Amino acid sequence: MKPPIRRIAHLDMDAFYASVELLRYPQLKGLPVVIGGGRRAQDEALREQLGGRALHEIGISEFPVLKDYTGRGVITTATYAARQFGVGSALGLMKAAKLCPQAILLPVDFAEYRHYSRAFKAIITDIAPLMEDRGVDEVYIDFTEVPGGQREGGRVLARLIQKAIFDQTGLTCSVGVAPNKLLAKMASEFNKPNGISIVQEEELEGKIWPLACRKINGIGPKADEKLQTHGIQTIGQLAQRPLDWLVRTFGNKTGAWLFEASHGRDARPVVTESEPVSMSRETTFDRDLHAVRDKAELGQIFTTLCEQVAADLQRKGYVGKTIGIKLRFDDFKSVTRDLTLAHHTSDAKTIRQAAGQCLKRAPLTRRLRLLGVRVGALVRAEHADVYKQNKATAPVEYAQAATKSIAKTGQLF
DNA sequence: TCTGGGGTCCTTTTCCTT
DNA sequence: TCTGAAGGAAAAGGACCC
Repeated sequence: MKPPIRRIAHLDMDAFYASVELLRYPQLKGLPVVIGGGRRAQDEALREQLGGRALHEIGISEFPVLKDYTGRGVITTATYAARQFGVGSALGLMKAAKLCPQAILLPVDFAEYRHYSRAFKAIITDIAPLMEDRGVDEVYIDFTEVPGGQREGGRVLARLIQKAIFDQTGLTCSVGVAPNKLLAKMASEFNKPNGISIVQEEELEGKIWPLACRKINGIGPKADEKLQTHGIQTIGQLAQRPLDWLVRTFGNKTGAWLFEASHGRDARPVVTESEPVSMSRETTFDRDLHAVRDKAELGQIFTTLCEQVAADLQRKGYVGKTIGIKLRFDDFKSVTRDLTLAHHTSDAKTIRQAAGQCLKRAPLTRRLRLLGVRVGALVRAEHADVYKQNKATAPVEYAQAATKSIAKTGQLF
């Protein structure tokens, strides 16, 4: 018997957030709708406008529209009708309001999306158990050993999964099936929405090489720009470059990876389980805050963030060792500071103390736009060398740097 | 009135030890 | 004792992704 050919699928839900919202508000179908914000306070306010009423009571004219929105925030996703106006993900809401003032603005509702996310993933694992979670709306699936996974290059199984998801949730998705994750990810974009596309190994030149380098998952705007300065626009052109040139130009790791990727090679397995590396909370303020003048408000937000991360850690059963902060200034530049403790912790007070030490090492001359707190080097709480925190006497042992640099900058918070 | 929030991973810099 | 090289770990910054 021949060994089965490796068949990896990438499945991507179509306009996931927007589609979930349309299930809930079918009266919005065909209209320009943007889902935006992500800034908690404003989202709450928006939700209140909609909340507590039966669907048929909410007339189209009652939905909040972009032109009435004031404040900070960006679009998370937009319906196809809204995209016609040039508004889409990551666009500032204020800018979007100029392009399409009549667009309906819905607040993001992660709880709802997570619910549908779990639902479609459960449908998949019932059919094909080897599934890798890649966020709310994306997964990789190993078709290789699944019954029917080889038929028509994976098309039959892809169609089965698509249909099961649609029948049980009303949502559509796009699937790409290829010899590996890299190609499967690209393939799932070929035929959107609600499409399937199959890429075979021998189709590399015809289907992959003509594509722009940006289509490779992992080549972002920066890498693309650098490639362009060397006259490389397509994956095919990238594939013409010798390995040693790529390594010289992009460094050992990236160079070798670019070489492999351009030749359609990717040996990464489908990983069904993984442990988190860090957890964080951050918030952008309604207005830029001054370290001295707004000290009280800032201190309050800072403490809240620490408490939230601590609660997240405890709820999920993790403790961490490296405590870090992130500051974004009014010029949008960011800095981070972190320090590693002697013991793992998930205690809010301990995190707050350590984060406070980090803050003292940061320059605080500009006004602040964002503040974040992160805990890294996580391990599961049950097998960690947790310092017993039940007494207020628990010491925090800091790395050496803190006091030194306070003395140097004279800054305090 | 530009530009969210939660992550991972990689590279470079810095500091410490041998 | 001084100096430097080498290597590791931690810190900082950034690119990228959903």
